[in-house]
Amino acid sequence: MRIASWNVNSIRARLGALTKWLDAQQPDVLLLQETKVVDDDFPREDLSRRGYSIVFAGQKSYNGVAILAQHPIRNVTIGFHDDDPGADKRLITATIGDLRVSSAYVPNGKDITHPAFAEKLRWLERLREFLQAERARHEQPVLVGGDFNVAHDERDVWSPAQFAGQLHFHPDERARLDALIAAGFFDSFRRFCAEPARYSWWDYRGYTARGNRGLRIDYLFLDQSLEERCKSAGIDAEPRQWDKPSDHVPVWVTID
DNA sequence: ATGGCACCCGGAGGGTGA
Repeated sequence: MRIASWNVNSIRARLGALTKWLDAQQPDVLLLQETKVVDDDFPREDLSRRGYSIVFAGQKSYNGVAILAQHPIRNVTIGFHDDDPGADKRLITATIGDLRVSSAYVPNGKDITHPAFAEKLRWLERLREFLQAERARHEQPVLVGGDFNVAHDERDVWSPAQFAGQLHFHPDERARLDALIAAGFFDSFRRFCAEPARYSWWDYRGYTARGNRGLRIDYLFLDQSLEERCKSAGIDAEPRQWDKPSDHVPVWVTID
């Protein structure tokens, strides 16, 4: 089973790139973030005719998450268990096969001095609590993929000196990823690759002129019980070179 | 040193992203 996660930065603007990538890669499961579309306008036909079942939770203009699968999707949960009705659509969870999978879009935090930064930290804590609760509620091992908007260590930022203490690399954010790992979820990519400069996001501004100035902020964290079944993981940087690209690329994992 | 692009909505240009 191959599972991927991709922040597409608008599913409508990215429909060409998304379907091109799906046709080439045909993952069993794809977790999407930043669909930026209300549910009534979600382009379900373009995906369902490729054999994918789809569940999604969207809102106008911002955020929005989805799960595509070539297998039946059951027990869908939107958001956290204690969300307010008007909460941002940043999380969707479902059971596929013998896995409990979540697609997560972590708030970016705007700036470390902005109130949104504290909300980002709180959201990351709530995500960990949610995943632990899901682990207790369901018999299936839990997997979460998404745009975490946090680079975990020095290998994951193009300039550790420039990013030190800044948004996306602040110690308080990195500590939230440490807490997720301490709770028993491992960074699947790092199980197979220790190299620096393997990024999942590059800024639109000056992309071609800048060289490989990116961040690794997209992850697939797997319950530790999946360690032996997890056979490979990677980042597919190619779609960043396509026309009209997302600023993020797909990250993926295979599980026996 | 700074900002640089892309997307949203709405029908101009400001908000947001990372």
